[in-house]
Amino acid sequence: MIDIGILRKNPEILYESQRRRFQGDEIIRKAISLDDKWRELLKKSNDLKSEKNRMIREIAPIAKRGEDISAQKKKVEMVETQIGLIEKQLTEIESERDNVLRRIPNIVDLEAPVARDESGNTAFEFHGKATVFSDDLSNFLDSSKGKMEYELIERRRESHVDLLTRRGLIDLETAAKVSGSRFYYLLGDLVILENAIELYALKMLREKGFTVVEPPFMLNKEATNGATDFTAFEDTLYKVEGEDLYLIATSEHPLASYHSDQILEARSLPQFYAGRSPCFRREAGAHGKDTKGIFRVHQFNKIEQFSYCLPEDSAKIHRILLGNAKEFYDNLKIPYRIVDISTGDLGNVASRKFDIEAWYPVQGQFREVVSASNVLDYQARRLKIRYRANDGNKFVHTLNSTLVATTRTLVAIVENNQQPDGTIMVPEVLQKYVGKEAI
RNA sequence: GCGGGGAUAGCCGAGCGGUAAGGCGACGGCCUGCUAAGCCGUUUCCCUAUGGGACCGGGGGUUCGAAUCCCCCUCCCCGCGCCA
Repeated sequence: MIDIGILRKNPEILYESQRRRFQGDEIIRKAISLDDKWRELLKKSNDLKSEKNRMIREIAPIAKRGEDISAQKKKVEMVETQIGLIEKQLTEIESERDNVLRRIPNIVDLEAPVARDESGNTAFEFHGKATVFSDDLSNFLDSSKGKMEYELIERRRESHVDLLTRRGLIDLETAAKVSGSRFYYLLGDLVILENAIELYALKMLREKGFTVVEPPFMLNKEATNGATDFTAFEDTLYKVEGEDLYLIATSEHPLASYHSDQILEARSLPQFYAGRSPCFRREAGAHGKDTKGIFRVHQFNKIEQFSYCLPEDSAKIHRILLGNAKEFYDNLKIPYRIVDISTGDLGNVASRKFDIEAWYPVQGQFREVVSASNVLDYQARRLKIRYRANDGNKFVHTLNSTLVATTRTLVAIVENNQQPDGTIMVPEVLQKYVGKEAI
């Protein structure tokens, strides 16, 4: 949620942000007009309450003496009736205003590239050495801006679906039968490899001072609504039948709600958490995309970085979280590029977002594996997470970033590390956890 | 699931029908070679702000007046039961 003070005092900031997002400004105007109305009613209500309080203070000594107060009672009742009427309107307007307010997108960072959609996303860093099938070369050179090392191969490698199914490391058919599409059985060494990824990731963040957390995998509506974008409810979240619970789509949500309604000491900031959890996503808007395999699925495991910090530190910490994710993919020797997400593609919550896109030699393209967002005080305001400052309590900034989502990284490893005999080289740093050099 | 106890400001904690004590911490000031101590003040939220309003886990009720009495709900603690 944006700061209502900005809506009142500097609405031009919001109009400009909406322009950069290529979104309309009706929502801003609506919010302002509802807020004006709300303040008018509040004034009326407060004046009447003041009058009532004054009357009661006058009655107290009379009532104590045991004298008759029926005339005064009558007057108080009349004022109360009026208060009731005003308050009813006030509550209605307030909830209407807040609904609109909550839907106003976060203020975009002025550094973010301005564009209507994802075509404006700007790749600005390139790491590692890519394996490129000759047919994909022009696409590769284009999307790596010629700034990335590569090795050309003359035969397209086997897709992860074919290879893993053939090798008995996944079973998609049975998963489809018992659960539906976009589910999977992971089998054998692939399960060990997945666990190795998670353990390595958690240890890495622990060494960097993160508090490792396994959060609840379900949240109630209030917490979910505080942590996420309202559109997530329709497209993303699974609701638990008959309970006020939603399966989490990412551990970002329980980590964001972890300090809800709290006032943190400034000296305790920044705080860093490493969340480990499964993620459940309906993928309702993704019909036809990545329908085969384990690249886009309803359930996957993820290690997430989350930070609470002082407002002046958030830009710096955004780079730190991104840096950790870079280090992870560097160490796994998976080639990738970094993309500065454009204003039109940010989503409502983020002010600035960097994605890491790994190179997938079989698909012949870069695909998202990490998303690092600075959401400023947008989440903190909804969740009422503040810190004590000399001049009052202020909202913290929150940031989140994937460290690793296991399924996409497994696919990247399979595509990048497969050998002619169909075995898959285990990244060196994971070998001691897997207990094998190849699976 | 049953019985008992509880939830008050950042934290601790009193008040138990007349409109939120006190302590700790934090911040500001005074004092002082410096520091500490001491003293004074500030320290929930909202509004069009020298003022006004709201707030004692949440919601409803009784009353001129509710933190206080009544009802419902949530969560926590203790005991019993059940259980991987």
